[in-house]
Amino acid sequence: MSTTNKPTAKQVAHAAEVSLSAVSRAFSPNAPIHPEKRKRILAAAEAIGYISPARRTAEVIAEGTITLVAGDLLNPFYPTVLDLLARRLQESGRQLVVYALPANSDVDAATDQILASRPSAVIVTSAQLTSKMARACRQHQIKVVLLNRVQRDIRINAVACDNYQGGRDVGRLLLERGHRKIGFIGGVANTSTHAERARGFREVLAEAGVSTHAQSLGDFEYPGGYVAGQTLLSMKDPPSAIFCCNDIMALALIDVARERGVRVPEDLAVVGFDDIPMASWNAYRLTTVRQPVELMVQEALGLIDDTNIKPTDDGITRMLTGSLVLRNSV
Amino acid sequence: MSTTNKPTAKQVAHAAEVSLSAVSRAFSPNAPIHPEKRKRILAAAEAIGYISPARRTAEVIAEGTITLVAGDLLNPFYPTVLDLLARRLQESGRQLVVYALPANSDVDAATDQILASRPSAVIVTSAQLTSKMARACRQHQIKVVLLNRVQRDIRINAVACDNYQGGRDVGRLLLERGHRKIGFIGGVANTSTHAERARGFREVLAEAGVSTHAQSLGDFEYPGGYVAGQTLLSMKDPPSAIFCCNDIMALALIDVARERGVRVPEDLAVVGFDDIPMASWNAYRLTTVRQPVELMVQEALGLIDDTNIKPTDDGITRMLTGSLVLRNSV
DNA sequence: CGACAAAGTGAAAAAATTTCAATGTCAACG
DNA sequence: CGTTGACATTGAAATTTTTTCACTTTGTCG
Repeated sequence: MSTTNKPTAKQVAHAAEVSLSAVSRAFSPNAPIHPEKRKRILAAAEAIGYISPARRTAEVIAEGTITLVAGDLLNPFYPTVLDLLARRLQESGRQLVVYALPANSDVDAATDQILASRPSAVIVTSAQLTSKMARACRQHQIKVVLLNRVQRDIRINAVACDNYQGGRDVGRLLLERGHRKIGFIGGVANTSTHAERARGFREVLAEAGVSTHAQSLGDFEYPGGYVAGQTLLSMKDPPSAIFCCNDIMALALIDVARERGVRVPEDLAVVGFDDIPMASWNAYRLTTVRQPVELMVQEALGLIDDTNIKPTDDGITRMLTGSLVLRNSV
Repeated sequence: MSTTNKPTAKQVAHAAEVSLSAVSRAFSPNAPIHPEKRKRILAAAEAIGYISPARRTAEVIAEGTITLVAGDLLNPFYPTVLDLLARRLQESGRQLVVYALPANSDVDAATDQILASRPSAVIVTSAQLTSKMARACRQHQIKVVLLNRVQRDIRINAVACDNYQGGRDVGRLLLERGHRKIGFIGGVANTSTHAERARGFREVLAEAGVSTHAQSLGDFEYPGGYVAGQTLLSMKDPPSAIFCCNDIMALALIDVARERGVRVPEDLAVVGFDDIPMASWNAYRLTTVRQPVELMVQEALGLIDDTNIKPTDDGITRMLTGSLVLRNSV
């Protein structure tokens, strides 16, 4: 038989063994219907591939929506991304929905909320996205792009600065300037930004027969960097140069140094990563690795807009090179 | 005559003198219909008050959406607001859409785009709201709340820190510390934040028989503040204290001072406004007026959620008091 | 226990969407 | 200069969906 016509509500009704009315109600947000029943109907509809006309237009309207899942909006690097992203999307008539994930929030709950709004794509800058989220998005035909994150265990699209290379560049710079007692202030251990930057940095040092003189974790934020800086600078034999895994922590370190009368760069060389606006401020003049934010945003949108890439495809990773910005902290 | 039932597509069809099919098509985003005709039908539908069922469900779905129109995400004050707002909304199952407005545009340009997504409310932290936008929102039953902005010419809801009082507090502080040559670095002339802070500040000075020793505008951003700072500090008889209209400019001023060997606070007292995170950093330790961001966000959402307040009502202004935070820059 | 409200239901009525054949328009072509 | 065909647009009719309405069930309160 197979009169392969579009699926209708009647078919769903039959499949779910309910009345036609019930099917219609299942798709109306405020209609009186038992939640269980609605769930059953929605499941049946999904199986058959039925979408109510109302839902269909709603989806077309929501088509231009891209959701950004951001972890740490207080790190000035992310507002830069956010600002750029919002502008680019507006130019193409789309809009940006922002989810600020609190530090130790329930990611799964957020996942449901995010999916409920049916964005056409999700951009994730937050570290704590579970593979559940990735799977759920795939199922719902929603593209996911990680921005400034790479995750090896999940096959997912990602755009990031080449953190490994950046780490190498910093290491090389410090070696060239003659430093041998070199310290490192890391971010959060299980993030790709931390791991890759640390790896590149350590490898270059190792190649020159130098090992990290001292290190500490600073969780990517000012207070953490401040504490880590205090730890390293109170050592009996403190490092003469410190690479901080991001700019905010580098600024905190400079503040610690300032407080202790340690001169930067004479007594201590400091290098950061990101090139946030404050890095160029006079109080700091921080040498750092600039992330090509504009390009990164562009690439991320490119991955989303490329119709050859399907949400269910294996992930593509676009690696962009950062550039060392020499200022006065080295 | 007055069988006052809900308006149907048939009535619209009759009013617009088109077929029933056409009305349906006018409401389907991708349906084949002459744009002119669609416009005519949509106008007729609006007049009658007809909403297609598809559109209706779409609206219910979008119900939990609040749009933030932000101008300057690169001023660290706004990410704080954004972060808080996104969290609060998530807690109540709603979501935040962000529009980043280019620096000098008014809201008008984005009005259509903003209204197209039919948010249940709009929060504006940026720029000028035109009466056109206010009218449009009123018409569409969308609540508008200005945050950190007050506009006297339009009757609209607003939540803001008491900038006038904050300006007074700063002025009084500087007078108490014995300063008489007091400078001022302003933001953007026609903004309420600039105007009110300046007014309170000047009034207190005037009451003590002191007039502003020198002043300059810095457009609320770091580079502007930097230039303004240079201007004031290169005077033959520079001020001994300067009030900057926001923190970012105050930090820029401190950087200028640092560069010129002008000691803060010994040679120059600096006060800002906002209390952004960097103000408490060691490099600056800026004395400033803290805006009660958490309260402001809460009040803004309160205005939105209060069902007694209708979108068409006259505006309510909630003024919250800021608090002087004494650090080491005075 | 009985009255009553609230929630949920299917059949049928009402309304909206989609199909389909027809019409008009316009540019390319013979 | 007429013909052809592709294409967009249309209204009537067919189909599909939504809503109404009368009824049932369930649980609560007096």
